[in-house]
Amino acid sequence: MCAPSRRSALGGAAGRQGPWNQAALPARSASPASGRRRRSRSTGGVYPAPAARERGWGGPPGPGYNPPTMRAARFSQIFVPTLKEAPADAQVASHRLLVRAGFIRQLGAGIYDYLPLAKRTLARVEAIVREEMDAVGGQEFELPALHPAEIWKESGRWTVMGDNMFRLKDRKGGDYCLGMTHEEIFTAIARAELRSYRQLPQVWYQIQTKFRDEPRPKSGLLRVRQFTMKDAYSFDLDAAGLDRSYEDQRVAYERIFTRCGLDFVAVQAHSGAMGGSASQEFMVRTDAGEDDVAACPRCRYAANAETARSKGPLAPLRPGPALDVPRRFPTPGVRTIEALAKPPHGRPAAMQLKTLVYMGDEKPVLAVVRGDDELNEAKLQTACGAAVLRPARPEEIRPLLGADPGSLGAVAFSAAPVYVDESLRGAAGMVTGANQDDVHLEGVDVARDLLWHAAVADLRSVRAGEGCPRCDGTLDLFKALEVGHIFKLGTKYSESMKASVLAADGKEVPLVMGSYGIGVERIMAAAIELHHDADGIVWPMAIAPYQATVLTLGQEPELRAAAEEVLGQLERAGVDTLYDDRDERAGVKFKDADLLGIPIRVAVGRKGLAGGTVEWKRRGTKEVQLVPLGEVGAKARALVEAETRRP
RNA sequence: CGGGGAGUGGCUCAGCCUGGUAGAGCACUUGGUUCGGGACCAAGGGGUCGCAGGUUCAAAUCCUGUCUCCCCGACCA
Repeated sequence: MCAPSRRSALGGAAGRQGPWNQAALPARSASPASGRRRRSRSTGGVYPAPAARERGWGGPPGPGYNPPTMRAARFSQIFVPTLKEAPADAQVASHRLLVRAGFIRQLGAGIYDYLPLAKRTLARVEAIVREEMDAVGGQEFELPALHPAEIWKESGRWTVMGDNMFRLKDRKGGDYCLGMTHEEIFTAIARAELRSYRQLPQVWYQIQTKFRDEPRPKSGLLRVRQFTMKDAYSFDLDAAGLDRSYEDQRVAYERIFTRCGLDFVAVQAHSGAMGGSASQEFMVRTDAGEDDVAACPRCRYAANAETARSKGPLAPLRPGPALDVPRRFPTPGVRTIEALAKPPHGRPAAMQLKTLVYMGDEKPVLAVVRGDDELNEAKLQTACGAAVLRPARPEEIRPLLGADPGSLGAVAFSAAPVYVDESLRGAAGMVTGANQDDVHLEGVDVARDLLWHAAVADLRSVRAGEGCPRCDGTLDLFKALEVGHIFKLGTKYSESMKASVLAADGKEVPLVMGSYGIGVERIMAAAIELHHDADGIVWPMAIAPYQATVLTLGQEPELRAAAEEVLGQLERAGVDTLYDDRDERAGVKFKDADLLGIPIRVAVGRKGLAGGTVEWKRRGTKEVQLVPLGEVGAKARALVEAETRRP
C-alpha cells in the first residue's frame, strides 16, 4: 500500500500544476515526428521513477506481493498478447476471453501458461484468500508438491486415488507422486510435532500447485491438470472444536468469494474420495459449470444433485395387480424400460423396477430404482461405502445374474449386496427382470420379495420441480461451478496415520480434522463467466489486473502530457494503472481496453481536454462522464476504496 | 477408457474427394496516406502441410501406424 504521506498529496491543487499545462509542453516532449515510434519516456521532474519502472514493468508479483503496485505500466512495453480471434477450441466464455485478452496460453491438455495479466489477477485473489485465512487464525505453509509414495500408502489413498494421481519414479526406482491435495503431508507434520491438547486448535494452510491427472481436462481453466489451490487443514481436540474451525472457514469462504465478486451458493455435498462426515461446496451458478445443484428458492435448502433429496418423484407409482407370488411372463427381445412400457406389454415405467449392477471396490453391488427414475451413482457409493465405484461390465454381470442387462432383477438375489431406493419401500405389483433373458416378473412386492435381503437407501436423482425436502417449495436445478469445498474429516486421517495428542485427562486421542480447499484459477475464471459482455471481460475491481487504464486518443504532445498528469494523480492515489501509450488508433485502444476489462477507463482526447476534462468510463456501463482533469485521482481512489473494502 | 472431430506461417481457415507451382484474411516488417470504436495503399518476411513408414516418376492430397489437441459420456478445487 502506498505511504500515508503520499496519499495526502492528493487534492485539487495537484491537478492544476501538472505537465499538461501548456507552458510546460515544449520542454517536455519530443517533436512529433521523432517521437512517433519511440518509447515514451517519463517527463521527469514531478514524479521521477526508477529506471526499471520507466520501462513500464509493474514489477513481478509473487509471494508476498501486495497490490496495488505503484507507477503505471505502459502498454507499449508490457507483454499483453491480445487476439482478435479466439482459438477455435475455446468453448466457454472465460477460456475464450482469457486467451484473447492475453492472460493465458495453453501448453498441453489441461496445462496452461499464466501470462503477466493472469498472474496479477491471481495474485490479487491470493492476497484476499490470505487475508481471510489469516483473519481466522490460519498460518501459512508451503509444502512440497513431490511426495514419496509411502505417505500416501499409509492413508490408503495411494490406491484410492487411482489414475487421477500423477506417479513417477526416482532414479533409484522409488515411487513418488505429485500432490493432488495435502491431508497426508499436513497430518504427518501434526503427528510428528503436536503432543498436547494445549497446542490446539491449529489451522494450517498453503497456496500451492496441485496436480491431478483429470480424465478429461476441458473448458480452459475450469478443469485442468495443474492448478493452484488454497488448501487449509484444522486440527482440533474434539468434534466441538472441529465445528468451530469448520464454521470459521465457512465464514472466511463467504467473505473470500464475496470480495472476489462472485455470486455463490453454499451447498450440501458428497464427500467422495476425501471421506469424512459433512461437507459443503461453494458453487457459482453458471452453465459453464459441470455440477448440478438443486436449490429451493423458498427456504435456504441447496445441495449438490449428488446428495440432493426431495419429497419424491412427481409421477405417482403405477402398480400393477398384486400377486401372492411373483409371476414370470415372456418378454422376447425386450431390453429396455421403454420397450416394456409399450404394447404388447404395456407396463409403464412407473410400474417397473430398474436393476443396475456396479462394482464397488471391485465387488458387485445391485441398485434398484423405479423404472422412470435415474440412479445417482454418488448416492449408491455413499450407501455401499465403496471407495471406488464403477458400472459393471456385461461380462461381469452375466456370470453373476445369469442374464444380460435388460432382464435383470433382484428378487431372491442375495449373492451380492442389494440396495433399493426408499421411494419403493411399500411398492407392490411391480415388474422386474427375472434374471433370464426374455423373461420378466410381475406382481413383485418390494417389501415381501426384496427387503428381506436388501437394504433401503436414497438412490434416485432428484428432478427439477420436485418438492423441497424441507419446506413447501419446489426444487430448482441448475448448472454450477465448484470454487471451494470444505470438509469435516473427523479422525479418518489421524487414525490411519496415528496423529494424536494427550487430552487434559491424560488420555491419547486422535486429532479431529477438517480440510478446506479453494481453486484459485477457478475463481478467476468464474468471475469472467459471471462478468463479461460481447466486448470482453468486466473485472470486479478487487481482482482486476489493473484498477484503471488511461488511454491517449492520439499522439499529440498535449495529450501525452495530460495523460502523464492523470497517471501521476493515480499513482499518488494508490490506484494501479495501465497506461495505453501505444501509437495506435483510438478504436484499437478502446477495443483492447474493453477486452481486458479494466474497471476504470480514462480517455484523454482533444475534445475533452479543450475543456480541461478527460472521459471517465466504468467498464460494463455505457455512460461516459467528463471529469475535470484534476479530479481523476480522487475519484478513482474513492471508487477503488469502495469496491475493494473488506466487508 | 468408449464414441465423434481436428492437426496446413503467430491466429482463423481454404486446398485433400479427383496426386504435379502451398494459398487467403488477420497479425508482423518497411514506406506512404490516415487518425474518437479493431483504417487504407504499396512492397516484404515467415510454412519440414503433427510425426514415421509405405504406394508413386511425383504425396499437404492415397495407404498404414503413431503422437497431439478438441468435443460428448464415468471424476474434482
